[in-house]
Amino acid sequence: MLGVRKAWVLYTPEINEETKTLIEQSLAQRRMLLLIGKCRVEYQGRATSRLDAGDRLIIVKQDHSLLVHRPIGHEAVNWQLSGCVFRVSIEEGALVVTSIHQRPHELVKICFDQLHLAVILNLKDQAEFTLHATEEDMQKAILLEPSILEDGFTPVSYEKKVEPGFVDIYGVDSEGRFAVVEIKRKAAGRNAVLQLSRYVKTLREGANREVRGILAAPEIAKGCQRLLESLKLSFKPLNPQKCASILQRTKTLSLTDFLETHQ
Amino acid sequence: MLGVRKAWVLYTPEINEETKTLIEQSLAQRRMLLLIGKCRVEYQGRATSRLDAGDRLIIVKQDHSLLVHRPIGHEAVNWQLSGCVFRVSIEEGALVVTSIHQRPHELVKICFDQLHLAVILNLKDQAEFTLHATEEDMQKAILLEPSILEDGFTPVSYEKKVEPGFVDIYGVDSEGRFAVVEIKRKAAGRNAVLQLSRYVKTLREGANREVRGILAAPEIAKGCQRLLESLKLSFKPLNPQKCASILQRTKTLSLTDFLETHQ
DNA sequence: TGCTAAATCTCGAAC
DNA sequence: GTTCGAGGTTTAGCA
Repeated sequence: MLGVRKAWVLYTPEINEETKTLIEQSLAQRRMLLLIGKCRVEYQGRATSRLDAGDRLIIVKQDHSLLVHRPIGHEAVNWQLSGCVFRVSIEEGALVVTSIHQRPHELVKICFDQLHLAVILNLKDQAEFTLHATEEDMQKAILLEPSILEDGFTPVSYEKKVEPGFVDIYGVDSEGRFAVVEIKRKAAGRNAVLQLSRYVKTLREGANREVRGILAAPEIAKGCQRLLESLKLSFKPLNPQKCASILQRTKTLSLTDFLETHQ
Repeated sequence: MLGVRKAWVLYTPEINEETKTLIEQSLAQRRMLLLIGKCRVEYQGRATSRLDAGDRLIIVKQDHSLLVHRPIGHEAVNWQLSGCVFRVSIEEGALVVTSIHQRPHELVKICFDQLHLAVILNLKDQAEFTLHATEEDMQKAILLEPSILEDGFTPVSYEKKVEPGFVDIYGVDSEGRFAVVEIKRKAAGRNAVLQLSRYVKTLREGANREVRGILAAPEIAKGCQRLLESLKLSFKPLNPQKCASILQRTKTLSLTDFLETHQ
């Protein structure tokens, strides 16, 4: 019944059977649905929350995820993950939208005392999203160009299982010593140092020979410099943006450029 | 110039000076602004991202935070924290909304090739939000009713500084032994066990006497039971929802009830 | 202001 | 399915 338009708008819709049916239809047809109005919100699931009456924006997406947004604050005050089942009803003059999610079992109940606006959207979006300068980019950059970590460093493997987890990069330094590399895209704190230390300890005991630990991060938290030194670990300043630019350069290099750089 | 209505709607607005001016005014007046249309999005800041053309919902809130939502996926694909400065312009027939944030310095640029809908909202929401069954609720419940942890347990202090952090609760058990309690609201993993172990170690060395470690959580991860036992730590199953109900009960108790319960 | 830990964290990958 | 760690994490609480 709804045509090919991108958006249908109901301005100050009454809370009645007609409005209820339209909302039910837009949910059944997997449209994106915006409801703006004065409402109360309850949540029960992993935790429990309550929010008294106020004006909010409610978003139901095509994957049946739910967002409740207040006029301020960048995060949603209540939400529901993809795959909800919705029930719409009218109770004591209020339009009630209930969303139920399984695994984890959670319920969000929204009671609208007033509806200011209802919008039904038919959006198309197939584009791909790309993100750069992540910790994974830093890891790739070191593997592609190990000299940014240390002259003479040669990666041997990465994501290697070492109790109590996985080391980011594992290799050999210019003097033939084993070296474990822990990468952080932000300032490395106490936990990063302790984690690296645990890896070094495990590998030392396993290999029964010297193993270096190298922490690669933009900076190291002030109090942790001493801890790092006392544990005989190294620190190498490394910026995620610089790593991203190395990947970009490598990606855009022609074959000739590549051969020149690596001859 | 905009009156007291809750919502103004521009249906398929043209990309021209008039639309640009209206958007600029709604930003200047700190309205909540929704823009729905076909757009491209770029982000530069702590990382870098790119998203090609597609239909999206853009939200600018009254605190000048920004959200870019795709038709599916519960999380925003791009966002900007509260306190942005916006610039609106028309470039090569596209409406360009640029948001700039300081500290961290970040930029989100949205280029609309088409606008399906623009909504300007004047929302009022003063209600308070309450959340229950958090880790803090669990801590409070144990302090109020220590027997849920262990018969005869007596809390001495909480949030006590013990390297390398703060212990959740610190007390004495029925046999007079010191006990450190580590609380987790979800299944406790290896890290929780290791952290508790570090606290116990520090306190043992400091006090030079026996110190027990008690891990209170809904459950313990499978592989960690052995680790817990080898470190001679205890585990007490404890549910956040149950703790919340204890707090609720305590809160709603009359003075008479309280005296009866604690006589 | 800076740091630390929790979160209805979410998400993805690996086992 | 479970577990584990990254994230433009964000946010709240303190030193």
